[in-house]
Amino acid sequence: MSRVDKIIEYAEKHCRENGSKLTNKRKQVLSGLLLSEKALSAYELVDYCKNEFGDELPAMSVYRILNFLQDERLVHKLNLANKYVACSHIACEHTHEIPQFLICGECQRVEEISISKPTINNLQQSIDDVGFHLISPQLEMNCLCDSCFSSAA
Amino acid sequence: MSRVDKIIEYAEKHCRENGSKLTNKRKQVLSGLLLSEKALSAYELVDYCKNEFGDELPAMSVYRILNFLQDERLVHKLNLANKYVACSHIACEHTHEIPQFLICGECQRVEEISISKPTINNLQQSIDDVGFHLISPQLEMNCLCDSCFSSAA
DNA sequence: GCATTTATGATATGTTGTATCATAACATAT
DNA sequence: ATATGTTATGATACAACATATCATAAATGC
Repeated sequence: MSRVDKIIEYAEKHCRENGSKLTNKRKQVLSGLLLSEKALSAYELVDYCKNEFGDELPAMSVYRILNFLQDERLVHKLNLANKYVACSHIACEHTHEIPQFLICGECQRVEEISISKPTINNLQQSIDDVGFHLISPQLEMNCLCDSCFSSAA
Repeated sequence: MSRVDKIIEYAEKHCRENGSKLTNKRKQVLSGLLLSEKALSAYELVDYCKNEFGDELPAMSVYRILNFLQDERLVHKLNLANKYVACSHIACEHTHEIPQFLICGECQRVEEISISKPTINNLQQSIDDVGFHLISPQLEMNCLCDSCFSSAA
């Protein structure tokens, strides 16, 4: 059983427990993101699915499915790039922390990291100080990955 | 002399020292952002300038001017919202740190804060650990401001 | 089986941003 | 002061990302 199949199985279980359904099209979109191993825009995902699975999904459906997957926390939207990535912790049993993303501006590779509790707390403190309330501490940072960094230099 | 005029004067000086020019249209766009006191999209800025100054700027020009102002570090683009804000430190003499933005998801009000050096360093460390290279540590955080938070509750 | 809900399709349109070519304004050297 | 090059702006078209809306299909409960 492939890595992706295994993750899909976890995702399916997760949805079942949540009272929602991972339909075929939804599986397809999620597999697309998992297989591509990088951030894809909705329209890139349309193409990817067409090429990879021969199935032609309208963009509208892809957006709806992406929203569903985001609600289920199986997919994250990267606002810096207007792209989407599969959550890297679908197959982990533990509930995972708020994700922080490092996005390679060259190749669009994405690393999902976690930030230490004290660091988060410091951020939170600075925010409280000015009377704001943090809604989602998902941070996205413009980076270069090691290999793009090397070729650039 | 108004707050905005004073800031514009600083901006003009800054450009002069940089060998660039703060033309009338550029001043207008910058004033628009300063007056509105919130993040505006390029097209909102077109409308704002038309209403406020009666001058009709094509969207294309606004984008070009925004890019110029970003190059001069007088304006920041908020990628989370696809909007633009005037830098809040134009009139400060000291060179300022990398900005961190708190964006109210309701009213689009923006606070520009600074994060402590150790916190930044911690972030930097986490990034180094996975072999990425931070390009721009400008963070943007989804928040609610105090008043929107209260009305929502 | 029929009604209700949920998922998907089709079409149009809105929003954000860029490419490209033309023109206007400005600077500077003769 | 004028010709020349440079910088700024205008006009038009279009690309990329996203949502609104109404129609249809598939699944689910009674």
